[in-house]
Amino acid sequence: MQTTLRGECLTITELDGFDADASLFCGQAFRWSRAENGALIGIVHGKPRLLRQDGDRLALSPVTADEISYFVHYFALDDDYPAILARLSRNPVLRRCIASAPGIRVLHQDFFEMLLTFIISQNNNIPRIGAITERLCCGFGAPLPGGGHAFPTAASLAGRDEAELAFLRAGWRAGYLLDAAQKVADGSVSEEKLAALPLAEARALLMTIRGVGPKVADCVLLFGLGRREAFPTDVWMKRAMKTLFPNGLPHYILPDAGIAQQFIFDYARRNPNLFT
DNA sequence: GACCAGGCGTCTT
DNA sequence: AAGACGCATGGT
Repeated sequence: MQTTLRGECLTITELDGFDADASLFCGQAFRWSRAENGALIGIVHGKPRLLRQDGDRLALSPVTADEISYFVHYFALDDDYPAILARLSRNPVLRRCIASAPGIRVLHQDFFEMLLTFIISQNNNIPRIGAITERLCCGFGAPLPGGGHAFPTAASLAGRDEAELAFLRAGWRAGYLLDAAQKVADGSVSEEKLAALPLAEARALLMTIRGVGPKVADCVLLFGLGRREAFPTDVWMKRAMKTLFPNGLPHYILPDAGIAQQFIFDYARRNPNLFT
């Protein structure tokens, strides 16, 4: 992996197979969209960013010099995916899932953004998760110079009431969003605590938030805290696991179980009624 | 209309 | 501990 910054344009090469399209639209990120010219637009780290991929070359702008390491980490280019995928591919089922979209990377995204978007995700579909998230940002996020809105801070949401969130059309999830914002704003739940705790205790702390169950908690730990051993399972995934892995996940997969889960999820999503 | 969607809280056995 | 049910909203 190699980075070059020219002006405000960051170029990254030697991507080890990273696929921006597959990674950004596989149901882990909700603030990216396709622009008219084929480029991708996402609001990340407080600014709208333009992203283009041409084979083994990634171009992202605007980026400042002190943001380079942030984005290398964001796109998980500092994780050793050749080694991870080689390990996961020892299993024939996972090998097939990975082969169908080998460029998926589990991104390292903002903790609070993951907490709220995965609360929104419950009993919901991916397009509507994005639509509710967009309304949330327009309503409570800081307007940005380049257009669009930043993701709201916990403080900007804490203290609102459900009536003020009605325009989200998020249904019963509105109250959950408020409880999450309040607990993060008052520090009872924080990224620092979650990063320091053993996985089971971090999960339990997240589940003190109303509306955060085991699935959402594991998604936040995986996508927001970079805890690759966190393994989000909904009802469907539990059923699929019984068929795919009747003896449980092989031991060599456990440290990267979350990544394995994302490849399974994406494969199943693009091949409906495959495991039914 | 019925059914589904990256679930969870609550109530019942 | 495990299952049934409702929850608000929008799409097929």
